[in-house]
Amino acid sequence: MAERSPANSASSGENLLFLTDEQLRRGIEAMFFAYRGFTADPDRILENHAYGRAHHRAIHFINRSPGTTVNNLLAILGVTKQSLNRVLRTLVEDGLVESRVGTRDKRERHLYLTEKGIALERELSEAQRTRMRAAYRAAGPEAVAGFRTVLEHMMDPDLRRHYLSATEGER
Amino acid sequence: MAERSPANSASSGENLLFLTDEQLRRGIEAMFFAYRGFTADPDRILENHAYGRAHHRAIHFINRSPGTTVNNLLAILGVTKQSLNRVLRTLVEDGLVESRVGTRDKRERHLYLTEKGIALERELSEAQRTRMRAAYRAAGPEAVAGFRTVLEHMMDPDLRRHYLSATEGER
DNA sequence: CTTGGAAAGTCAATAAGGCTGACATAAACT
DNA sequence: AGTTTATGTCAGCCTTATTGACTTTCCAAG
Repeated sequence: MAERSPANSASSGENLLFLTDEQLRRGIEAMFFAYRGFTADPDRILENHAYGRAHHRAIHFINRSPGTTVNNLLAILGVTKQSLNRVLRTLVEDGLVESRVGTRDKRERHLYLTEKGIALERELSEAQRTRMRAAYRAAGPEAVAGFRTVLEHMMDPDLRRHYLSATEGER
Repeated sequence: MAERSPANSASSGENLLFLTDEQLRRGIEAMFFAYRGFTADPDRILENHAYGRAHHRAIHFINRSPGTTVNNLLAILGVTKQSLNRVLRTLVEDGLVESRVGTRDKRERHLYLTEKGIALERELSEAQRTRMRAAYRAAGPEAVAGFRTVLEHMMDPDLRRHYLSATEGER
């Protein structure tokens, strides 16, 4: 520790650049406030449909990976099957999601969005993309690359697998 | 729309660089998975103390702005006073937060962390800083700058005020 | 061909953390 | 004196999550 600045617990001198506790605290708060903004638009839309964030998450990942199984979704979302099942049931009842018995393994249910489900997914993701697009545009391409890099390193390794698997060839 | 590439709804040709729907979708998922990682460590700690995320948020912002009022906290956290009050009450009862009647305006209550509160705050924020530090280190200083820039633009303007106000002189 | 275990679905009980509405108190402002 | 502001509190409700127990269906290994 060449410098003993008071508000710093980084122990290997790397604080010289950007790892002071204050910098880290700002990063933490940035995550907090940004995530609030990030979910604000979909939340407003979901209210009109009497759904919650749980439904949004299910819809998002079924759209991303059509035909995914319940177990797969369970692993990605990190909730209990009882929680997921309640959400899935309402989505199937309301005709947004279709659950098809597996052909290879008949125990599995493969999940697909219906036309109606696709419509809601579009509405939700378009709201989110609009905000993301504005932030990207304001920040510029280099900032965007940094943004994604830091986020990737903030994920738990297990979840990062799910993140990366969705778009192997890209980048 | 000069180009009518199928998976793109950006309308002004700016997609040439990084604003394709696919890029945006990846950003959205990165936020989702990263936020999960971001809250995972504190969540584990809070479990041992029988607290939840709501308590963490209150503790964080009281620590950041000692002497802040209830109303101020209400604006930052965006919850109802009933919700906040429940959290605050348990924190005061458990001796983590002290609520002092205002001197200038006696209607206000100014909130401070006690020694015990400071201890828990440290435990929580150190866990979060450790993860953030690792992500920062792995991504590098330029990525960190971009990360923060994009997040700032993702916030709702009202909330960005609260974010910026905490550290006026910095950067 | 039987049996063990996996995938999915369901019921019940519980909890955290939000919400609205109503009301109370004290203090400041006009 | 009357109104507004800041806070606190009671009651009731909702959503999303949890754990635990149990069932049905079905694959796969012995």
